[in-house]
Amino acid sequence: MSKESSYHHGNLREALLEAGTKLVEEKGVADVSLRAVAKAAGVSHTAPYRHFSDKNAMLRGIAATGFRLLAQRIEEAVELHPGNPELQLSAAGVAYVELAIEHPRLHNLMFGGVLQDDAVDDSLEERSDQAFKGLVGIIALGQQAGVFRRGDTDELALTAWSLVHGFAMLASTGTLDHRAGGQEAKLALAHRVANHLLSGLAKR
Amino acid sequence: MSKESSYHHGNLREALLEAGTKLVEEKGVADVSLRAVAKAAGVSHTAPYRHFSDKNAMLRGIAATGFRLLAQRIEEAVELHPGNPELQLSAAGVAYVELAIEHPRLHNLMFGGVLQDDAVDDSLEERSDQAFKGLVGIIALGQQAGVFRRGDTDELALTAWSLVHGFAMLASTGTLDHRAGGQEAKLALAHRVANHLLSGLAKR
DNA sequence: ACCTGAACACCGTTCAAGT
DNA sequence: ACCTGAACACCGTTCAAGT
Repeated sequence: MSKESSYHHGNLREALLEAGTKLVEEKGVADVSLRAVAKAAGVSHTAPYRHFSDKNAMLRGIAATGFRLLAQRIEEAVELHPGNPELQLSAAGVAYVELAIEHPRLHNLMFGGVLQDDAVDDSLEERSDQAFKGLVGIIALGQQAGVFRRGDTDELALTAWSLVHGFAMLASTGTLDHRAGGQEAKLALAHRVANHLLSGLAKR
Repeated sequence: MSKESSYHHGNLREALLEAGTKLVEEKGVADVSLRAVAKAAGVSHTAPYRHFSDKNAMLRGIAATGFRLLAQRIEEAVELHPGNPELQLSAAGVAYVELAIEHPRLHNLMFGGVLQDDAVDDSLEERSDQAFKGLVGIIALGQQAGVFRRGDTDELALTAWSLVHGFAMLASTGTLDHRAGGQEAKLALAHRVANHLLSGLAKR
């Protein structure tokens, strides 16, 4: 009872994001309406407009929870391997892919290009930029330690990001399904693919 | 006059796909309605149902034109470098990225995960599989010629595909914009990133 | 300050009807 | 065979009104 009444005390925003995230993960962005989210939160269909300017703004809020989760997992993965940039890179990549496999529809909302830019609220861009900077940090450390080749650090980071992002995308859209069935198979495949990046495709 | 009346002679499907592709490229999938496509083709809003079971089926048709275009460009790129797998791989990757840069919203429809599967019409999956087989062919050739390292050919191909796909995704969603502004800058960056994959990230 | 309910323009889909 | 127009349930958004 205190929970329902508390919706009127300032946490309806949270309740909407929670209900929205759940609905997105169940049915995919395309099949989630603002009205359905409002209903799931137990509120009229115009109430969300007190907390979000727009349906798009609400979706951005849901995506933001996904980015928070991603940043958190990557941080944890990196902290597991202090002073070992190669393992840090690998663990960060795996964490990235893992999120895409476990929450494919949320990942799709985050990276599928459904969200409009809106320019005003660029918190999402900031968040993704922050994740990239973490990656750059790992590469820079590895270059200093002499395990990664020299060269433009940002470019090497972007290479790693592209690979992981592409793999995650293929995994979350189901393109990999008939090549690697279960989650473990996909993660194992991700590991081997990551190794190919480290070694390079060209013959030595 | 013969053009409008010809809509009644069997090519309305084509006209819808053409109008639909144009609308998607202009406004993005999320802002294209079946009714608007019908209107743009000069026909009532229920006419499309004679040619597509569904809005999703129409979108799949539009995506298919994109996949045809992609396959065509990759084929051309490969034929430009007979007997040179390294250049073939690079050219195919550039063609892939180029399409994403030139037609970001179409690319987003093709790979953004908006399309439902529907199982019955898996022509899209076939088409993407076909493109992948072309890639595998290039890698296999390069392994025989001794320019690519030995190992599971499918895995090496998947590595290259992931990288290119991820880069294209980042390019088409605008994530790369504040790192590489124009199209040429992006393509140049794509080249350097592709080279990092060939050489590998690890120090030799 | 925060939420509701009616209203508006638009949407995807179905169906009887027209040629 | 191919297309139309009315109809239905649903949607995003606005706005006056309630507490």
